[in-house]
Amino acid sequence: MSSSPDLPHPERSEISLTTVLFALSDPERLAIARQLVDGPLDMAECHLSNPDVPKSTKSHLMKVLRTAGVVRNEANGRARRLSLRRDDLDARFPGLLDAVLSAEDDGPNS
Amino acid sequence: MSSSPDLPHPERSEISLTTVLFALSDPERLAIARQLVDGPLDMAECHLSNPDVPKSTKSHLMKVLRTAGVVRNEANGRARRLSLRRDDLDARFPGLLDAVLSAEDDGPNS
DNA sequence: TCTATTGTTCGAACTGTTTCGAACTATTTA
DNA sequence: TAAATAGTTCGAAACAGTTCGAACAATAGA
Repeated sequence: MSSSPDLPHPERSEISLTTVLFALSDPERLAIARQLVDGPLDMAECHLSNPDVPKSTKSHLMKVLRTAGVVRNEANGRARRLSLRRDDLDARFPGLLDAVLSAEDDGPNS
Repeated sequence: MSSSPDLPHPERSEISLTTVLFALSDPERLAIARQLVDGPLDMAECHLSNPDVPKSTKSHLMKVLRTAGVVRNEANGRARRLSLRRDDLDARFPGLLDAVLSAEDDGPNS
């Protein structure tokens, strides 16, 4: 019955363009966002390019996406449900998410 | 008659999405890109929010934009002509530049 | 209730980015 | 050719972001 660990999320109006761009400027974080396009995923279902990174590192990547307003992170049993904040991002920065997520590849970086 | 100082620019195919996003994730650099939407500008015509930053710092900001492929930097007399690489960016990442540059504001960051 | 599972948080070491002044290069004008 | 102008590059200091292990919190299941 105790309070579930609710993490802080920015409100729609608080989401900053440059902060979103920064969050998506890392290949690993961009890849996470792309995995969420087709719907929410539990943390454990989000895969990193290197499966051996410690969970604290993965948690940090998620935190950057969450505090930027890209992703929502909600308690789901003992797991964490991650979802793209598509409505909020589309309302705030029309076309941005589509452009970023639909870009074919990441050039020499991918 | 000596060679003019040609700075290195990535080719269209070498432009990386995450690198572009990073370049635009800084408010000052984003503001520079926005000043170039209506056409090329000489370096001295690009204004920073703080007019007192040293020229070496300004030059560095431009370098980040140039090496990311966001901006072209060509010799123009003893000045430097800066232009948005709109064609290349639109071809590589359709809709991205429009979405970024047309975003109303930068939220609490602006 | 005890234990295993899933993650978050914290601090420390590391790495990368930014800022600045000084030195340098190129170009224009006198 | 000398001096002024416009900007780049370099190195060092300051700052910010990343990575990791250890400690912690919450839930689920035995």
